[in-house]
This record gives sequence, structure tokens and C-alpha cells, in this order.
Amino acid sequence: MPKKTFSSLNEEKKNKLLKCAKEEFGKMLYEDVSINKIIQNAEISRGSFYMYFEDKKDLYLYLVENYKKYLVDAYLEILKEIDGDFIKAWICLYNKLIENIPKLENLAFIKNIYLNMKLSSEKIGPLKPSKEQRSKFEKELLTYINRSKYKYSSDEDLINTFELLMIMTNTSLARIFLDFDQKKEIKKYERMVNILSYGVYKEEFK
Amino acid sequence: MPKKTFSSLNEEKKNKLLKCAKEEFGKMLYEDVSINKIIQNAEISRGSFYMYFEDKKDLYLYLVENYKKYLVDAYLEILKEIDGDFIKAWICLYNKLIENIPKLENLAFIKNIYLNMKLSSEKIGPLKPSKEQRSKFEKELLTYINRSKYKYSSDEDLINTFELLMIMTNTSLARIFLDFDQKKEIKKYERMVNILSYGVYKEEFK
DNA sequence: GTTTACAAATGACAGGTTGTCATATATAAT
DNA sequence: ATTATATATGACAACCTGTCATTTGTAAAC
Repeated sequence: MPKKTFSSLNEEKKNKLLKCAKEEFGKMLYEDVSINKIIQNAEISRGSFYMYFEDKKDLYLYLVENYKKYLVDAYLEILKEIDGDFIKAWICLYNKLIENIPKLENLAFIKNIYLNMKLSSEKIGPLKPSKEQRSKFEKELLTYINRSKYKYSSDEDLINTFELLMIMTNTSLARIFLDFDQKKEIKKYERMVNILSYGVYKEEFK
Repeated sequence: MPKKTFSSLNEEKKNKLLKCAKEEFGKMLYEDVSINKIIQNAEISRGSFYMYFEDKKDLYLYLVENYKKYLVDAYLEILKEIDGDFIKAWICLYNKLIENIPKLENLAFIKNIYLNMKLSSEKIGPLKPSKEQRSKFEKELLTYINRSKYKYSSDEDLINTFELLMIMTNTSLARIFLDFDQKKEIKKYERMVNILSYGVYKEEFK
């Protein structure tokens, strides 16, 4: 989390720093970005940077936070629109995100968010809401989901399935950003969601 | 890939370097590991290191490669034993890996493999076999799978479902290594595999 | 056995990085 | 006008990486 010195900065200076940071994080992967370049471009002193942020990770997570929020909002919006089918909502969000790719002005940065994303997303670059946000988000999610459609409707199952879909979506988006064949990848994604929807096994015993 | 100078090194020197490297990669996350520490402990000169490997990534991927191979072999082994149910095979492998955790002497290193793993696993620290290995592995996989059990049995569907299960498994393992409640996490994993197995929706229209 | 060719090891070096801290400069409060 | 507090600065120590001219080792040819 940025230090309070940063929040009390005037908007202009704040935005300049954030813009320069996004530019750098868009140019190369997280590990290769240097704070030096950022402060140089943003024309602030070394000391000031450490007045504002703990370190590189602190800055990066702050930048990613905004995108996370955007996704969360977009997802819930769609979920409401399509009567609480939380699986369809993922497909819609996925398609919307892909549609928007050419329009993004910060494309390079968004792309690298996905390429930096770890499987253990708690550590760095998570799209998963942070723990505090999470329970709030989950609550909201659970009220919008229309449970009548699903075999299993416990809160736990729904949340877990939701998470699985999130991983599937992020993985597929990461691949698209890695210049995989986009059309193929989209087909694959939809096919996989379909398989998750209706199951893999023929018979229902176990 | 290590350079040929490395391969033609005597076993003792080779192993010392690899051991020291694993130690460092076990102590901290990929991005924080320094080549300096490794060569210092392994008592080789800076120049020699760059004679053996391209850079840090080159060394790391080489180390991970071994674990990948182990996993691939273990999976296929299990798959054969349980008559080609490739889903059950994942559950078995998962349980086997968790069982073995306390026995691992290179636990810290394995743990960090999972924590370093990216969603876009092509770039770094992939458990997915590399492209060349892949087709070979996929061929073998497809011959062992008993297709009669599944609704969908095209090669494509099977491979994609396989990949999805791999991501699920790795994610769950990463969480366990992140000190999530192990018992809870195992239950969750099994539940999710079950949901994938039999589907989410009640009715089969679309 | 000596010379020649090639392969491997070395560490100093240039040029980069980060985080800190004493100092200077604002801004607010008395 | 003076004091107190918050913010900005850049030099600094301590690291890092990748390279390269040079030394050392080894094998082949004479």
C-alpha cells in the first residue's frame, strides 16, 4: 500500500508517476523493471520514491489494484444483466475483454499483468481480491447468483467454481497475450467452460 | 539449456553447483536469487558460470526440468495402473505428492517451484512439458487414456481437460505450500475435480 | 619432448541496481 | 518571527550482472 505521503500528493504529480510506472511495467516483465527508470522519467528524486512507496512490489500491486477493481465491477455488472448465471457471466466478461483489447491505450501494461500473474496469486500480481475485499465481494456475488440453475448450490461450491472459472479465464487471456492463435484459444476456452458446465463422465455414479 | 561446457564437467563439480543453486532457489523466490551467492557457495568463478549457463533463467529452468520429468513419469505410471482414468490419475498424483511432502529433502526448492509458477507458464518455471517434449508426451497420454468413460473423447477435448486438471492441481499445491489449511485445501480440490467430472448445470440443454 | 591448437577458468571491470540517511527546503502552527 | 513538522533531495554503501583480455589446462601434431 502506498504511504500516506503519496496520497497527499497533488494529482498532477501523482498521475505523472503512475503513468511513467505503467509505461515501464508495460515495456518489460515485472522482474526487469527498474525503479531508476521510473523516477528518472517521472522526474522525482530517489528519496521521494521511497517516501511514497515501500518498494517496487508495493507500487506494482497498487497499479494492478485498479485493474482488479475494474474487473470485479465489470463482472458483477454482467452477472446482474444476465440473471445470475455466474458461468455465462465469465464467458461474457472474457469476450468483452478480448473485444476491448484493440481499444486499450494501456494495452502493454494490461498484457504484462497477465504475463506476470502467478499461480500462487496471493504473493504478487493477483487478480483475486485481497482478503478484506474478498468477503465483501463474495457476499455480493452470492446474492446475485441464481442458484436454481446448478446441481450444487452451497456457498462453498459456488465460490470454488467461481474461482476455477477465474483461473481458466486468466490462463486463457494470458495465452492470448502470449500471441497464441486467438481464434483457436477462444474456441478452446468456450469448449472447456462447456465441459465444466456439463461434466466429463458419462454416468453419474461414484 | 546449459551450454556444452557444463555437460562435459565432471559429476562432482556439476552436482556441487546444482546443489548450491537449489539451495538458493529454495531460500528465496526466483526474482531475489543472485548468481553471486550461488557461485560463491559453489566455489566457481563468475566467468565459469557464464561458461555453463546463459543466465539465471537458464539455470533455473534446467533445475525445474528434472522435477517436470519426474511428474510426467509419475503421472503416466499411475494412469497405467488405474486403467486409463486420466482424472482419477490426477487425484492419485496429487495425493501422492502431498503424502511425500514431509519426506522431501529438497522441500524448500520444490515449494518455490510452485510459488514461482506463472499462469503463462511458457515464460518461466513451467511444469508443462516444452513443445518438443509435449507432442511426445501427448501421444503417450492419449494411448493410455480409456476413452469409454467420458462423454467427450476427441483428442483435443481430452488434452484440454487434462491441462485444466493440471492447472487445478498446481494451483491447489501452490496454496498448500503457501500454508493454507491443508485438509481444507485437499477437500476443496477433490470437490472441484468432482464438479468438473459431473458438471455444474442440472439440465443438459444449451 | 616440444610445439601448436583448442577448451576452460579466472577475476577485474563497467555499468547497472537498490534502499538509506543526513541535510535542505517547504509548509503549517504557535 | 519562531518553532515544529512534513516533504524533497542526491550522495552513498552495498549490492548486482554480463563481458572480456588474460591465464591456465589439455589434447593433438610434429
